[in-house]
Amino acid sequence: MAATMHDVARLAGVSIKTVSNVVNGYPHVRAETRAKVLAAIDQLDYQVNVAARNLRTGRTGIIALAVPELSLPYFAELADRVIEAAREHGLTVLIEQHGGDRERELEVLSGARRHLTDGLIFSPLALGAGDERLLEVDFPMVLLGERIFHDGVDHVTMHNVEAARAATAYLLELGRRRIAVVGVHAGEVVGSAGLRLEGYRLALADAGIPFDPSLLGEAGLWHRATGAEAMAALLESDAGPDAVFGFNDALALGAMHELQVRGVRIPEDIAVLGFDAIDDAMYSFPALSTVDPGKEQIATTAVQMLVDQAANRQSYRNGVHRPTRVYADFRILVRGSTEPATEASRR
Amino acid sequence: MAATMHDVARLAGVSIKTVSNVVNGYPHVRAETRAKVLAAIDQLDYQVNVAARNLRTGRTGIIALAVPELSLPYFAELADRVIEAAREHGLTVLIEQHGGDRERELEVLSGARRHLTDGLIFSPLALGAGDERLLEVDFPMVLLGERIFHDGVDHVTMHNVEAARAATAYLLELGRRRIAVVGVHAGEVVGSAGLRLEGYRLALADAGIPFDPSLLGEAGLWHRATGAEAMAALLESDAGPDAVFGFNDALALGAMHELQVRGVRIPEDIAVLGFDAIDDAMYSFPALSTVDPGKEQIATTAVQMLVDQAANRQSYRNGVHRPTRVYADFRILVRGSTEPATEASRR
DNA sequence: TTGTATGCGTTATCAA
DNA sequence: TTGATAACGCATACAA
Repeated sequence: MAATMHDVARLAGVSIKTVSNVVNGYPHVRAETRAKVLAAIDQLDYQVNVAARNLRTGRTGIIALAVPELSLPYFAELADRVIEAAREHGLTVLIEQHGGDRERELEVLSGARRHLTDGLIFSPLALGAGDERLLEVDFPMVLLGERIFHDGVDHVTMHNVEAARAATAYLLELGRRRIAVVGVHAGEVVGSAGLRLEGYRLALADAGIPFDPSLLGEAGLWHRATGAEAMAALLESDAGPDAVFGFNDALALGAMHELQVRGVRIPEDIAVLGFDAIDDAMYSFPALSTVDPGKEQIATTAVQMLVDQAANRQSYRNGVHRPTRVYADFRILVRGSTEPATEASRR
Repeated sequence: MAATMHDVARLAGVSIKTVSNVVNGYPHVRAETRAKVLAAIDQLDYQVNVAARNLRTGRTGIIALAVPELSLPYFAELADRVIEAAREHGLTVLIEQHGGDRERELEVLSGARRHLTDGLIFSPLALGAGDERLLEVDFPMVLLGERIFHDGVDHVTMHNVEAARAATAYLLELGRRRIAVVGVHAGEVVGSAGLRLEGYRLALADAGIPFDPSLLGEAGLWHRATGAEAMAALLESDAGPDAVFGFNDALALGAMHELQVRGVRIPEDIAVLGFDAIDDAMYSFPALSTVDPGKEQIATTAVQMLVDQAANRQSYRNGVHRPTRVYADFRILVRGSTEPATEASRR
């Protein structure tokens, strides 16, 4: 079967330790010896048994990424970036989907899988206020999103309130006054839905425009389908919106579809704005204006934090190292769904 | 640190073997003993060290899925299904992106990662005719797609030629006569591009319509952006299409966007048909008609094949077990981008 | 039904 | 600079 270090050592006429030294790039090996070993490795087509190394060192070279589901383009694109960022560090990524199911999210935190990974990048959806204690795990972890926070855990998130406030303000600047939102979670305060709604309300207050609950479109899951449903409900009510702010792009695209099916002109009759800057947002027609949350930055930062945690395990344990919270930069991407204007901006 | 079997054994007052028996569900353990052990496990919060078990058994419970990139919705959705199917078998999925880069695809086949996984589901893009020997690996593998085939390897694919032929025939039935295609790879015979083009040509021949090369839109990468570019080129030539068949949905959606930017009516002026049945295809406006390749079936079949291979490693090695090739079922989903018709079909 | 002992392929400690 | 050898935590052959 597969060759082991012993086989290589025997063929090269050295000890197993020397082979190990060569494999791991230990500097104090005579060039001649190294050459012999490399030749043997080549000849036997030897590859390190990562499982054995893992048992010995306790590290696997695998990090886990737990997200709701890859079918949501935002998470697919985030996963893409995380995989590439991990690769830069010589790490591979194991992906777990929890679908926003509480049980599955708990499994992610306590599952046996944790033994096989060097760390976890976790984007929860069901966990929230009250579950902070569950985050006190003894393996490297970086939290994503805004469902839950804990001082003891590294976290990468974004300025949700500010971004939503800026997005709403942008729509107000365009002269829109009846701005509907899609993606509201009734009663939620933490979490993207709660925070983005807060930003929306702040922007309205800034502009002295009264808050009208009839403009709120509920949507538990942030899929295209639910966005379309919420939009339909808004249109069939007497809310009379002249703009829609989707709490993510999928919702906004679903809403846009519903508007178009009903013959509503975008942006003339109703302007549409999304959140996430997923690729498809560029190719709807009109192209969807959206808030870019800095996916790339979120991914690279999260991986870097995980690597740092692993490297400084000791100081993290005794609290010498303070966990940090990073807020990614956001910006509003203006496209045709909010401003008809020129041919160029429409695309 | 983390408790080991020894700790559990000591606390429960039994031997490590007994703990092992309990953990692995060995039936012949006295109920009383089992209870003691379980109590100790609970008290110590013990979890099996998968790395150690792996070293011993040679199995990890992880399978690898190698795809071009998760940013392509088709692969994101496929990965979603594979993860869920794997979960049914108690397996986790490690995802590798090769981006269609030959070097990275070779790494996938020979990489050290293979030690950490029980098998590989591989969807290559760069490998092709002439690379068959590279597929003769000594670990469980299931091949996806149509780039490359090898009698010795399990394979899940689809009737590309027939599906493209049926899709083209469908457009012809609608009365379209100048059907452009987007996504052509010049000179390619194997691979989705080559096969789908062949299906297209067969359908034209069936209908007695001459093949016109000026209707072919090249696109190396099957992204929305390249679809839009190819469409633009077709429109600026004198090809004069009355329909467009995108070799995947991303291409078709990109093409659709380009058409709409230019004020072309869909489907009145030009009908658009895609391939893959990704979620977003349902929410463009008009919704994109497309070929459903049976992603779900592909995913579950591939995982099942991998599990079977692992279970029957012996018979696979000595050729008792013949590798199989499965062709997933396809069907054409008719939506508004090809038939304006009723409100219902438009959605 | 349960216990003892061995080895899986590495890395790391210590000598040489 | 290199070698011998002891873990790492578990599964299993064999014994009891």
